[in-house]
Amino acid sequence: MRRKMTRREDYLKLIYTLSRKGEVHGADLADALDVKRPTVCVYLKRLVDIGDIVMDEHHCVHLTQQGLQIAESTLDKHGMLLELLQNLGVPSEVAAGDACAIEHNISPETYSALKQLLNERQVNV
Amino acid sequence: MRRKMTRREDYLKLIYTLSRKGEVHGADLADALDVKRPTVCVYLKRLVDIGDIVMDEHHCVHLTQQGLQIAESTLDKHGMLLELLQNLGVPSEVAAGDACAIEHNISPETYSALKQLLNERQVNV
DNA sequence: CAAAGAAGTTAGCAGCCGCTAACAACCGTT
DNA sequence: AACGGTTGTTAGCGGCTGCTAACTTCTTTG
Repeated sequence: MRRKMTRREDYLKLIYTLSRKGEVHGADLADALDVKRPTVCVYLKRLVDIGDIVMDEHHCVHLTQQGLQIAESTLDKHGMLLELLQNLGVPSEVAAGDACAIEHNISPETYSALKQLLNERQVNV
Repeated sequence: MRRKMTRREDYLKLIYTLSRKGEVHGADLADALDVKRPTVCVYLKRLVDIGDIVMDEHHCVHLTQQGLQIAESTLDKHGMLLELLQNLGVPSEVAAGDACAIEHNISPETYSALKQLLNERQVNV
């Protein structure tokens, strides 16, 4: 069985996305992840320890190079899966949920294969 | 996010498979799942409570109708994903691992879409 | 039969991930 | 300046999933 990167990747992905729109605070993450603030607070400390994020003097969250790399990689897989499932006729909301669930557990080989499949199908339209 | 059926489905799937070859004991499951016997023992009691399995007088494990249904459904998804990934060129062992990881988190819609895709590709060979 | 081995079980521990309650710190408004 | 609301944090709880140690029970074998 493979490792569980779910939580870490979900946090980093979200931090990346929210960063585009402004400063990222714990409360924002709690809202978006649908968990309580203490839960976020504790895990953010973990992410700091791991080296995925840093906190500035105003408690704003910032990705490190390492965190950024993971976030982008996860978002990339998510986007590919979402497009593919939609292309195959899966309704958007369902596809989004499935992409979210699958993206954490996909090998590089499967990623490549699915990406190529998506390209073929997009060309053939 | 979706529910976690991982553990339950893994156990039931394995019990189903091992049943084909003979009697199923806790130790067999522990070996196959790569966990220790106490872990299996405790969880088997849970599966009895849930109503997925029954234990006979010789400590052999048997699926109930409910357990059987879940096992077959999970194996079905697993088989479909495995075939599809292999068809797409993913190496067998990698495909098996990914199928295992994905099968627990796939919506009926995505299942149907992928299954249809597989059928198309099998015909087009 | 007695000793050794394999299987099942129980108890207690640890890590992960959520929660609530409660407190601290920092706004804003009045 | 004082009050109230939002945010961050800590402490303590519970469920889930694994572990080891230790006990029982059953089987096998010398």
